[in-house]
Amino acid sequence: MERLEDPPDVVIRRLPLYARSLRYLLDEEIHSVSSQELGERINVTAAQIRKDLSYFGEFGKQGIGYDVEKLLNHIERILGLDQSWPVILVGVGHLGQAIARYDGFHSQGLRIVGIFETDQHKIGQKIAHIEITDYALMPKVIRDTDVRLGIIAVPAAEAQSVADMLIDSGIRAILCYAPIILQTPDDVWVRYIDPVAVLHSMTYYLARENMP
Amino acid sequence: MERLEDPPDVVIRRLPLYARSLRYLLDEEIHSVSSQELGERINVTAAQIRKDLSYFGEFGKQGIGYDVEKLLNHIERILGLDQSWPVILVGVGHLGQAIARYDGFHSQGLRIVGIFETDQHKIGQKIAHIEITDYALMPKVIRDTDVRLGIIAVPAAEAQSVADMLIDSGIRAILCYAPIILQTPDDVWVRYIDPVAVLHSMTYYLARENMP
DNA sequence: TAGATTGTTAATCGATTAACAATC
DNA sequence: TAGATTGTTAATCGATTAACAATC
Repeated sequence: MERLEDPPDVVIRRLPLYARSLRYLLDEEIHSVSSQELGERINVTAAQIRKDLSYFGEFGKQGIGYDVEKLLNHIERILGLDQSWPVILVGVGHLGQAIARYDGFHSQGLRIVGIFETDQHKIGQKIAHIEITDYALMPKVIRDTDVRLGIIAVPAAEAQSVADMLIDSGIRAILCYAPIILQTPDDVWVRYIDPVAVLHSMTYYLARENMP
Repeated sequence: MERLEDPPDVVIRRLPLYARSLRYLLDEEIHSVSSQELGERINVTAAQIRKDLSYFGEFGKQGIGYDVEKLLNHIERILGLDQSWPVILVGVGHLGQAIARYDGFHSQGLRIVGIFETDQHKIGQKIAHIEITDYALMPKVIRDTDVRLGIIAVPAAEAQSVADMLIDSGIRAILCYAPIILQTPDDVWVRYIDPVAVLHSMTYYLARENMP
């Protein structure tokens, strides 16, 4: 067997989309799919799908395509989705509440195990069966429960210090909803959800439509 | 003057981050910045910033750097942010409500002018001073108000048909929060907010930490 | 068998970085 | 003036695509 190269991050970021599309195929009771067909569903070329998968092994059959369930299982294993991941959430504004209540996390192997806030009025209340806990207790909870994934849903002004404390307490990957670029050590993964930036990149094109 | 090349989309997607960082600099009353300093704040190389800006003109001074306010104005003009953009929102679940209530849109030139729902219990209620309107009236509102930006915050199962109707009614750019890849014509801009996929791409790395 | 589709290599395309003359 | 930093070109790096032998 060949020694496989380390897959680039772009490839890793596409795998969850492949997995999701395969789940939808299973729902539709489609059990076999070609790279061509899968690609059409997610707007990716067939060659790219085959190349991406080749970083991890050989999952298809020439002349046939891929067994949907088998390929899905492989990709989920690759992504670590054969286990469920505890996640903690910091910030319970409108957005934090929407995140805590979103079923899509729970159903996709992401278990919110702690919700933290500084606002004393909110501490003690429950959202989706999870009690809102004092932010000051966060480090202890992270250490005790060994969570490694954190979601930041606080205002931009507080996001950096929350990130510092998360990382200091043992968090290894952060999803940041605050509109700010965090400064973090190289060995911590950080990704952003930034709808305003995304909309602003589309206004660029809209401003140019019907124009000279 | 040289004829300038069309900037690639990666560049367009970085401009809003430059703009935001410049706004923070202004808040801090920093009025001049070098590509080096700006780059450090957003984790981008100085060369990349200068190259990106060069698609649009010359905005700096050798030996000095950039005037923060002037550069910000230029970038906002480039992105079309010298005007405010009407946006419509479809779907008023937890997420849709959080979106409607988020101040970050209003303060950044994105005015929600319509909120649509099929749930008859919600129609007529108000969120953040905007009345929730029957989804059936959406096409008329889009045509009458000439909105070109739409946000989809409905469940995955409904997202494609909502997109079809939005586009059919005149929407030219869509921000989709539903976990599904939309099939749309080439001349419509579509971007996704997909926290679950983003988290799933980080579990890949977490699953490999402290491993052989 | 004939037709289809994979896995992989090589070619292409595009984006990032390095380097430096120009100049504030 | 000397030092700093831009704008731009060329070199490098990396990702996507095309093509096809292998094979189901």
